[in-house]
Amino acid sequence: MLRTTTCGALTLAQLGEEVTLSGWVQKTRDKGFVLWVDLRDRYGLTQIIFDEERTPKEVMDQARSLGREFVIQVQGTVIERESKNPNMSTGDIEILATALTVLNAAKTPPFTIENETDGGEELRMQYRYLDIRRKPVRENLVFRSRVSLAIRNYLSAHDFIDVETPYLIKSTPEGARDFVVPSRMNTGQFYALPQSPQTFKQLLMVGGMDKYFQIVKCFRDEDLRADRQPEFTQIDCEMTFVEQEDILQQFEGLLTHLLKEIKGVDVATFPRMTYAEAMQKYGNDKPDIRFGMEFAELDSLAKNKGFNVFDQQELVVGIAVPEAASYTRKQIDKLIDWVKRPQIGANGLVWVKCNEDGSYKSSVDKFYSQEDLAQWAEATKAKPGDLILVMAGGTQATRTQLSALRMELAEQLGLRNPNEFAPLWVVDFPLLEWDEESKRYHAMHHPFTAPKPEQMDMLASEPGAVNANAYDLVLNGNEIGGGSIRIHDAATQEKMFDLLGFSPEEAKAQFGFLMEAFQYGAPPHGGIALGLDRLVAILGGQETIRDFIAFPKNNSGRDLMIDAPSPIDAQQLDELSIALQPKTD
RNA sequence: GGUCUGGUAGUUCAGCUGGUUAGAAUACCUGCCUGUCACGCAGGGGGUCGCGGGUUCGAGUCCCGUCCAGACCGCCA
Repeated sequence: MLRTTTCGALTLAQLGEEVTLSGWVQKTRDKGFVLWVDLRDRYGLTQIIFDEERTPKEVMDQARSLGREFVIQVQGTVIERESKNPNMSTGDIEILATALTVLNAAKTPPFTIENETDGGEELRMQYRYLDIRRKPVRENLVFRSRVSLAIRNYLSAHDFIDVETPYLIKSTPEGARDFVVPSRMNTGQFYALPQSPQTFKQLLMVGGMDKYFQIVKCFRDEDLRADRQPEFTQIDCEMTFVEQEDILQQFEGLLTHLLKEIKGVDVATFPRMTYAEAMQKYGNDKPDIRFGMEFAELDSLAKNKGFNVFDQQELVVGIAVPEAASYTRKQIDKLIDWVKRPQIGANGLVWVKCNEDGSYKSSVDKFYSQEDLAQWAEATKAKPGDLILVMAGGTQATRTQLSALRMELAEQLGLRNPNEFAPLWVVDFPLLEWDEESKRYHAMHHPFTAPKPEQMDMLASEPGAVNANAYDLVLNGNEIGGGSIRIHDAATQEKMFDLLGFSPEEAKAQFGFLMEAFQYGAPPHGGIALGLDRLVAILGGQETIRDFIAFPKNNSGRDLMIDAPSPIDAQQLDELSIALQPKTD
């Protein structure tokens, strides 16, 4: 038997017991007459003691030769420590070793396997299996497993059926780029990896499964971010005979359950906000509502007062930064530089300090009276001691810029408390989005999203103004899920493809199976998909999803450990009838 | 596709305006140490300054190119 117990289990209750432990050598402390080894496994650390009086000489010598990360088995007796360590759960006891077996030696690892490692990101990814031995990473994976189980339990309890859908499917031009897989048996043809199981889950509804869920990998060949991986996990769900309200209720229930079960947090009924309202008040369709700083549009107060910079602009909008009137000129200049960076692209920033005595000091005092500025303060809900920041420009661009500034300030002011959870629903998304580049409409959500029934007749006349039965679930400024009521009749689906610029032939070639299915008694249905990686990271109080994924890819979509992607050999290419040619542009 | 930041010891980093033999911490090795747990003490080894080119009497330092990593914009129905 390699072990009788684990490294996190022993306490004074087991005093005197003979035990066998197996694990990794975290650290040795050689004091000469006595040598301690911290032995580690998934469950914790246990201190092993070897000393000159009580340990056989050959065992002592063997212990002195142990290096970091050696895999060893130790037999010994549980004894009480002379000096206890209150910081560890096994800190009252130690194991007096009687026998030691080296199960496997180890090279000195390239970074320290400790809670605070000295290893950089790249190195940790290259040796991810060593990184996973570290407590923070291990705990993140355990945490993910707990969240995942709680989700399964909730959905199962609500009659959802877990159904697997294929990974080798058909490539479609809509949406993100597909990862493509060549078919050897069908020369010159390719599968695509699913961006989501969207059409399959709809077909499951046509198949009468009623309630479906799957915790499933999805693939998108787009550029990455700290919170975006080329393969990621979705909690994919679909329900039959439901309206938007049913889905919001059901999945508000899921998130409420998770927050209670995982974080012990009770949250009130989720607020709901229309897309238009979110854009107007936060400049963003996934507002972080843990803090205020809501936008106030100042056009009527700020235009035509002689300040030319504002007069010509489409939108003048400001926010009140709490308790920031004390900012120095230097600090404000830094903010101005920040918004002028190419990534933000703003032209500038007008500031107003709301002094404690009720007076105002601003960068535009020449143009605005104290009364004018008092009106700004009222509009932005600024209190004495606050700093008002105002931007102007094209509506969409300015909102985006001010939104970025709002988030940056919240970060700086410590308003984004990771232990606070503020979920909300954003509803009434536009159905379509005009794309300047291709001069056509794109589906804002996806082409299977149903228009608001009462706006059906506007589809032909002003499609850009039609809203969808689509909704996003937002948590702490992150979109953690999105879904919609789907189109379930062939005629509407055809109309939608037409609006999106598909010819009837293209629509048939790509989605003929779906439109055919809709002719065989497709029930009304809708669903939602939640991003598990992101959800787990946020519940874990972190922004980056990589530490909650066992083997993540880097910024450029590479797996640094296995060194993928990589070229394949000529024989493989030949079997697939693929010839490579130099990139043309 | 673009913008920005970085690449110096096993590792994390410092190295100002170009100037002797490139440093620190930690890790590693050796010795010492009667209760350590970030153990301590003494000593030691360890560098293609990412790569290529250029400027210069002289380049880790300046310039150009390139590769790699990270953050962001575009993109992500």
